[in-house]
Amino acid sequence: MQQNSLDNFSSIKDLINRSLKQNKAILVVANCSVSYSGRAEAFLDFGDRIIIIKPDKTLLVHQPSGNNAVIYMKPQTQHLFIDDSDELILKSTNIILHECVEIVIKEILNISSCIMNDSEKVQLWGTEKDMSDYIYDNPILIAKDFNPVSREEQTKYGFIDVFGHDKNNNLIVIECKRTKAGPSAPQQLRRYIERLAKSKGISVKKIKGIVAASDITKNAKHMTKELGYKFKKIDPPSYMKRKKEKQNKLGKFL
Amino acid sequence: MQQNSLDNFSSIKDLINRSLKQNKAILVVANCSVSYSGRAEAFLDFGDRIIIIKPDKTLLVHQPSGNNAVIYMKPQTQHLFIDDSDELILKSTNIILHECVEIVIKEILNISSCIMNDSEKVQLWGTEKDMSDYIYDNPILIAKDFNPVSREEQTKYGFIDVFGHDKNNNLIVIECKRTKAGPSAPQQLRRYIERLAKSKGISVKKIKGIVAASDITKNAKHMTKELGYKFKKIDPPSYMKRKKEKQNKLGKFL
DNA sequence: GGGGAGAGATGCCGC
DNA sequence: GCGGCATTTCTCCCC
Repeated sequence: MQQNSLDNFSSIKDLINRSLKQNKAILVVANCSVSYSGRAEAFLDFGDRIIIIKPDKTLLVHQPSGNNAVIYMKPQTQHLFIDDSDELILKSTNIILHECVEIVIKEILNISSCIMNDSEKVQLWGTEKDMSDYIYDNPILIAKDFNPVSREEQTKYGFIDVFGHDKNNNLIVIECKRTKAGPSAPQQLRRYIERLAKSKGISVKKIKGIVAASDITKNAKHMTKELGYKFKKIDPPSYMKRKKEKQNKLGKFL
Repeated sequence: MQQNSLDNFSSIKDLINRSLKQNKAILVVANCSVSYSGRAEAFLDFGDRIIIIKPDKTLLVHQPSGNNAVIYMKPQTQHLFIDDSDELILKSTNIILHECVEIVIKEILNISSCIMNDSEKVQLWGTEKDMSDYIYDNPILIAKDFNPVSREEQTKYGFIDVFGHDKNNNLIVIECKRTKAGPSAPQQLRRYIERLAKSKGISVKKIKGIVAASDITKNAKHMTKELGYKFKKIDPPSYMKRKKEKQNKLGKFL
């Protein structure tokens, strides 16, 4: 335990429990085993992990590889460190959610804590909503005579991305996908259209269904055709194009 | 920058870039802004964040609250720290995925790095597969005369959780959900059954559809009935029961 | 708080 | 690698 300036678990325990009270972020790298019980049950045998307790009492356990925490607890969990001679044990309990985690720490490789101030929120562009807005504002992407009426609307028939009609007043329902459309796209379309037709007392054949996406899987395309709908390839909005240009430059630069 | 023993960005830059070469895990708590460009575009203005670069070159940026990283890069991303007099900048680029992140660091609150060894994988119980196994092994949960034939099978009609027939040789298709079933459950069932009926040259009415879950939403229940399927409430398998007992004890204890 | 759908979803397994 | 689907999904929005 060379890297550990405090090789006495008891003093570490006190340090961490004090940091918990102060709502500090706590970062620990340790050799530990982790068990979870709650919505499911999980166990992870001993290995080196990054353990984080955030000021909002979120618990994260990360392995040295991979995007996601392998074990975690939601915000507002209670945490308690207990020293047990040659082990340090973290017991995390969320009584409301009926969940608990136990981490048995054999060795601490690194430990730190600090106050964090952050009031910002991440801003995101290029979502599905941006895409439906793009179609709404550029209806010609769908058809020359497409006249959009609403977008992103929660109707009693379900959630419809873009809704409108053509010059002959045929209803048009559009399901957008920002990435490659799968079987769920025509399926969702089908549900809206069936319900809509029923409530209007008209045939489903009177309502046009369109899957709008940058791409579609083979199966989904087949389904779309089979159900009498159409797939419309929609290139991403302009900021996406700008993004791609940037990336091309970047690729050239590197 | 009281908490920062090294208040010279240049030496920190060297430290980090050395750690990157050694495949150490790098943990930084810093006041920074973060921007992302790739599948979408994102920006997060200055605030205190936990920045992690894992040995596999995954990048994570965590805010002081919330479960998930707000900005991240997948494994095998290239990272480069550059010192720019009064700023330290991290440029992360994944050329294959056409993605990049830039983090502008104004102040470092905490920094550490270490080698991590971990060869374990998390074991998980209580998944949907466990539930379909449970039904397969205890067919009476569905019906007295249910005779399961296969489970978790990828057929050309789609992925069917449990498949079998009753004493009259009527086909039965079961869609499992480990949590409360939503509209997707009867929807999926519908797709499998229609394809199956078509391939067998029989009517969809000859095939029984069952949504098996611990609970179902009101809407999904209505849809299930409307499509001619049945909802079967399935209590979780025994290890889930054990879990609940444990939790009750725990609640009592605390 | 429940319900429904998206996410820069991610991750897993199968073809 | 694509495809289809579960996830202790999580998160947001709306009723």
